[in-house]
Amino acid sequence: MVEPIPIRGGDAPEKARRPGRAPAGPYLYAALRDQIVRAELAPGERLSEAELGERLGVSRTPIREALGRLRDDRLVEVRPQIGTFVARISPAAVSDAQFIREALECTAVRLAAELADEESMAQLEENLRAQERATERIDIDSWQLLDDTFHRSLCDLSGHPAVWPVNERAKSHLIRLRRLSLSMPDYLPTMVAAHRTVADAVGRHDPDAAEASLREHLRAVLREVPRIREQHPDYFEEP
Amino acid sequence: MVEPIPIRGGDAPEKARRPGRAPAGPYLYAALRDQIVRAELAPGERLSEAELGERLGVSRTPIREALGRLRDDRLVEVRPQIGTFVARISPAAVSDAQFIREALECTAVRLAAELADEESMAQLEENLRAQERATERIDIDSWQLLDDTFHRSLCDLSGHPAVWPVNERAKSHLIRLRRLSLSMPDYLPTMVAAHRTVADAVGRHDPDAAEASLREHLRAVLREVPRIREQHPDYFEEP
DNA sequence: GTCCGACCGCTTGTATACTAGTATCCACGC
DNA sequence: GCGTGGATACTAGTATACAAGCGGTCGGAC
Repeated sequence: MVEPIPIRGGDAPEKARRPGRAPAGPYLYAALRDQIVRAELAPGERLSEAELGERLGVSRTPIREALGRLRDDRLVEVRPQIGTFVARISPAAVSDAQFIREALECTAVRLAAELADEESMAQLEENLRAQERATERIDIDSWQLLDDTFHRSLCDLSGHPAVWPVNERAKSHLIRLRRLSLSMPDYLPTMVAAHRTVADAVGRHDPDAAEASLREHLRAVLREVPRIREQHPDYFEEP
Repeated sequence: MVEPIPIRGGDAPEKARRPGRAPAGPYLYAALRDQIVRAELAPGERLSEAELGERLGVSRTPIREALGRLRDDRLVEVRPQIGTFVARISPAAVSDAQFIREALECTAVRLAAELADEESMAQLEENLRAQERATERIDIDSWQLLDDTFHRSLCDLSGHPAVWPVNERAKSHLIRLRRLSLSMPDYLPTMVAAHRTVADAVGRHDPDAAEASLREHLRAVLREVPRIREQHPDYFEEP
């Protein structure tokens, strides 16, 4: 998560908020990606390079760097000489992202179940308690951060730190869906319970159970697609 | 594979070889990536943005776009105000790439074994025969193309076309190793035989056998790491 | 009223100019 | 001879200027 920046709304350049010397490209990428997956930038919305640069207080060059990476992630669609647009949700892209996420996380969690030590399990447990507190407060933003950390911890426990960045980029489309799913009242408690099931299996060093419960958990979001599509038909690709 | 361009050597601008209107960034990315994984650009070698632009007949802007993507792939290391260098081979990055490749391809091949039809199997068979011919001719370049196509076909048969691009970017480090492994005399026949074993399992609609044989095949390259490191110690990260 | 066409504005892609910071190398002092 | 300091030549990051192409709009002809 990065410092939220008012891409729409505020007119004053926001340059001051960013540390002066750090390259702007990666920062802008993270900021724009965050706004897209949080659906603060709506699917189909136009993104003007010049306007973004003006609002954020930078020139088009670092903006283009960020948009290029977002294009690689298929989160924006760049049509030369026409414009850049927030990608609409593509059921095929969602399905592909689900496949990649399942493959990476389920393989990782098997290794995690074999390798997890006491300290790692204590950290998972602490995260789970925080998730429960966030659920009681119905604090969706905090919970999403904790959810991200939880899944990342499972990945990192496999001993392959490069897996998470790949997974993160691939699963953007799923996060976007999740954001739209969160209106369901009992969504959060269900998710937290599923997390605990996975963590228990990892703690028992039971790879099969860990993989199975994680796979089941990951597929929950996917089942929401038809309902979301019904609620927000304009967010989806026209077939 | 892209049209090879003489990044070193030729002094004349090479712009004419590229179709005039297509954006140059993706083209340059593919070209540079190809040269790096083929070890034509040696690990540790300096890549000057200005010099590359001059040799290839474009300005620094598209060069920087290509280098940015290569940095995301960890194929180049950009040190601000110092320079851009071809990344040395990192055993950790290789291990991570192996994990990602195994997870994606082995999961995909299970689906492929379930979904493959007669036509797909015929295409695989045709590819295998071409591999055998390339092996007889000891035509390494052709075989590498066919190998790429073979693995891509297995991925695509899963019905998730977005998986291959992710896999391709992740496995760059492994391809680079493979290139250095090819001096082994019986390397090619062994690989082709392994491919046939995998294809047979897919044809029998046997996901377990397909996954197991593919996993074994993918790990073959990894076993070459110590030998390659002994032969080219300067290509590896200093620990 | 309707349709066709030229023009204008805006878009992305590319090239170039400028900024700030690093390493190297050479001259100078000791 | 050796160590040190500064000028210099490079680097990547950023800003700006230019080129090329698409789309919408407005005006005129039928």
